[in-house]
Amino acid sequence: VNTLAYTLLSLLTRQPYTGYDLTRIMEVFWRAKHSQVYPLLAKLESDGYVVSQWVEQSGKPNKKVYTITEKGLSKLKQWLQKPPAPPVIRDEFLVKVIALRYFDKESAISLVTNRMETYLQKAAAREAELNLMREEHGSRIESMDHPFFGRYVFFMRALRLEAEEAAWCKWVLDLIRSDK
Amino acid sequence: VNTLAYTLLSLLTRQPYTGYDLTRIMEVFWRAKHSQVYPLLAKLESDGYVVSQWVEQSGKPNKKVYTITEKGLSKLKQWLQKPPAPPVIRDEFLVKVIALRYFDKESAISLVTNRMETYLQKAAAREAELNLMREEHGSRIESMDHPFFGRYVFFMRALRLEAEEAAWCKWVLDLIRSDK
DNA sequence: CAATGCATGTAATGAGTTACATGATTCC
DNA sequence: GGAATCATGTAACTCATTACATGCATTG
Repeated sequence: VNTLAYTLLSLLTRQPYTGYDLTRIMEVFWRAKHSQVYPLLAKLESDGYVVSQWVEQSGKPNKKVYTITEKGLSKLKQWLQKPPAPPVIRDEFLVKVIALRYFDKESAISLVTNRMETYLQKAAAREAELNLMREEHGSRIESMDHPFFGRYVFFMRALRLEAEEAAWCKWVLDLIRSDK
Repeated sequence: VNTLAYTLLSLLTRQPYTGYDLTRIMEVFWRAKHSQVYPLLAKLESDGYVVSQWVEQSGKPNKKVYTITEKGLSKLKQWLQKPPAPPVIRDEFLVKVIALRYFDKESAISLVTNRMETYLQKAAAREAELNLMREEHGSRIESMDHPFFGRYVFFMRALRLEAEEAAWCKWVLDLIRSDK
């Protein structure tokens, strides 16, 4: 049972999900491909941490919905109390920034502009989602025992960091542009 | 030749380094263990992208200093022009935040406080390093062709994001504390 | 006298990506 | 007519971590 497994269990405490859903939702804080998620869910089921149920759908492929068990929840709670490992960051953009002097001005500007636009978009989407959450749940969501509290504070973090990233990009662009 | 290899080549454009140095320097934007770095450097050498030289030391183990070759530099420049892959983030802390409602108030506070302190420390260290760079290189460092320009803007980014992370932690702590 | 830093390397194992495989529906 | 979304799975491969191995110097 590794961190990915605990990530899946964490999300399943909120509500039952399919492997497909989980893969999509996790993207922002723990990227994993479906080819890793499906076998792991099967393993978690054979260990008794989750149970699954096929749901028939018309027009779409049928789906397998996973629900966390008592055993899974207690396993998760145990893990939650341990101090988290330091984050792993692997960002090709930053590697290229380190070597920025090997870019000509034009391609440096396009590199950073693309990054900025990506993060402006992300921030806008995040803000929209936060507004939606506030509408749906009101200020109760700012209370620790609300089921979406974790998700709410996480989204706030994402928004702040994405906005900051975009602002930094703008600063770099101004530096490059003012450099003759 | 994978991204880790290009990361090593990028750093070696600045100056010659040992595998030990490279492992340490990379930590902030591309984490890799020495067990991955040493064999890869050896491979890069056999491919002619870097050359190495043993440097004798007294009181410390001897070290193997790697220098990038012309071939390595042109290989790197080629890669730099390709658009960067989206960043990979794997952060156990965020997984635990998602499941924050399974924490009691006390341990939630300690989880977030630890994070905040870590990032405040990082930000302080980053600021010190930035001041050092400014002292050493002056405002020339804000020019794109300065060898430390990339490192400079990268450190500015790190500082801004670390400070923002700490500020977010404080916001979460206030939320938790005001929640009875 | 124990831990940490310097310094390099290999072997075994675990984690993660890419590619293969299938198939209906909806949107442009 | 082509791409994207929904939906699950396996096989082959690459990448990354942990553990093993060595050894001296400094710091607390």
